[in-house]
Amino acid sequence: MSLYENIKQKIYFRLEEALKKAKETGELDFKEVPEYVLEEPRERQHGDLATNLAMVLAKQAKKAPRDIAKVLIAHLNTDDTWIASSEIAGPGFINFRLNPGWLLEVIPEVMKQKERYGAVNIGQGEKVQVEFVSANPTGLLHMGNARGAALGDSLASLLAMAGYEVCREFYINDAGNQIYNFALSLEARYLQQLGYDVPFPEAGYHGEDLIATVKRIIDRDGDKYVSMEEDARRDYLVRFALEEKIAGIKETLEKFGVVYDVWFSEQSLHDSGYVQDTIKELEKKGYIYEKEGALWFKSTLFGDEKDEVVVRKNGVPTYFAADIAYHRHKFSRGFQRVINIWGADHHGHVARMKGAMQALGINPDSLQVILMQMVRLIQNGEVVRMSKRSGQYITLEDLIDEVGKDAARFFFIQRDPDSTVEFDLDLAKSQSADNPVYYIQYAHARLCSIMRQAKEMGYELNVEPSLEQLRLLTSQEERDLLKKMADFPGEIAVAAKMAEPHRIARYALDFASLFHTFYNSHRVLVDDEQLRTARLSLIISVKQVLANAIRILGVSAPEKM
RNA sequence: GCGCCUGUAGCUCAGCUGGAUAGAGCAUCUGCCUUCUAAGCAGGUUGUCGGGAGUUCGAAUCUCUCCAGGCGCGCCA
Repeated sequence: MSLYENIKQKIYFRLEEALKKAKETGELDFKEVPEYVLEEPRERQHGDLATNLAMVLAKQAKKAPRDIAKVLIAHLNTDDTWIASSEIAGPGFINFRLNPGWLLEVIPEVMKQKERYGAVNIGQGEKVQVEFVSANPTGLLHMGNARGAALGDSLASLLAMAGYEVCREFYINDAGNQIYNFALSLEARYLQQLGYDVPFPEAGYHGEDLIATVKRIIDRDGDKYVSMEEDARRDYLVRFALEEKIAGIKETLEKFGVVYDVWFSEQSLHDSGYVQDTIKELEKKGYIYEKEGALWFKSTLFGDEKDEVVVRKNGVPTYFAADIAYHRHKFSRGFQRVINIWGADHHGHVARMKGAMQALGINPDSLQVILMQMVRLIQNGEVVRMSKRSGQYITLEDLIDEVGKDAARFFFIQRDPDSTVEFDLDLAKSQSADNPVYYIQYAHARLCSIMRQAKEMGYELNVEPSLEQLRLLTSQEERDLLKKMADFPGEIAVAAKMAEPHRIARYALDFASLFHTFYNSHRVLVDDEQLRTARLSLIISVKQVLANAIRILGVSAPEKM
């Protein structure tokens, strides 16, 4: 438990004690203690911690909140809590001012835990899988995938920091109709490149990248597939293209700072018979019926708007069937919690997938789907429709090249998944130097610079500050930094619990700002050895905490800028 | 038509398990480099929190309704 949580815990306990005593003496009458909070007030003048306990109790106790507060304070034992003073404020808040000493403990704590500082254990080693991006391997990664990549990767890092055992997974849609279309498109491009006048399939993939792929096939194998039988030809072309596409996707994601633990093939589920087996399992449990020659899953039993086809009239299982099998497979691998990051356009899929899990006897709540809203790409002031089929899109590769990995990742992580984001590439390019990520990185570089100079001046960086030295950190700027560092584990806990990595982006930004303020008002490398040691220990800690936050965002922490 | 998401400063967005005076970046204006990185700091300007009604001691936050935008409602994925 973090220092901060420790203190809060104790005060909570003492508040409960005070309530009990007040009830015993008959000063307060209530049946049940309602939900109340003990939190840091927004306004500094309202103290370090505040509780609304007296206000939420007003109804039951039939007393004015301020009077209740008075009684509570009278009975509150503040020994050993760091509480320096308690006062009643506003409509009935109880504000506590803490003895500043508690904050000093944060520095030794950070120095001890180093890159682990901030880690909490709300996950308790639970196995959780985060599946994200899972883009079709028929084309290149686009802006929506970029958002998913940034979000999913940061969420995974965040959960790892919160005590979960995390697995990052990419589901490869290497089966089904789209692959057939892909094959037809490849075939047409192949023949066209070799001078044959063949039409391009209407539903084909128009991307330029397909032509490049086909050219490489020709470089390697020439026209040997022209005379081949249709099926075999398509099979060769697809196999070559898929391998190349997936390798490319992997490479691009790695450039974006995302490394997966597992790449899971949809085709493998068909090959192993797992899809069929899953359908049979559902059938056995009575959730499948036949209508108009197709097999349907009774998803309406689970709140879906209508039932869904799992096996087509032609005998081919649908994508949905494979996806059910895939999710069943996930849970069979021992994940207690499975998180999917999907685009909002897949939202209709959520209810039936959860329903399918329930039908299979899996707790649907252990599957969590995070929907992220669309990325609207703006160019020349107009919305550009992105589509793989039309071949018109800005790729993740373009984004990394033109905007930069750090700026791009931060742009996405900063935002709540629920908000539709507008991405104006021209603006992003011209403003990439204004991206707030540099503000954070600059703080880190400055911290490193101070430490470099301290070293040059022959100062010890392995400081172990004494309490007397730490007590010299009395300025508002120093206290704000200490406070923010003490908050970090709590921020991790909340962000992980809510699966909201964008909170960490906000934290890093606020923290960097506090540091810049400090930097401009105090010098670290002063002549006074005592103060210098104290401040050095402070900035060593600040750098550590900042680096820990940045690491979760998947952004680099440069030593120089 | 039904379902989900969104509407907060000129722009891009935080804040939304209700809390005391609604925030940040960009833009704009004024100061600050003989001292550890000015990619920085300090300060000024900027709001019918889409409209309305309700619940509450208290609403940007919860409920209802209306308006506007996005997405979905395939034997596509």
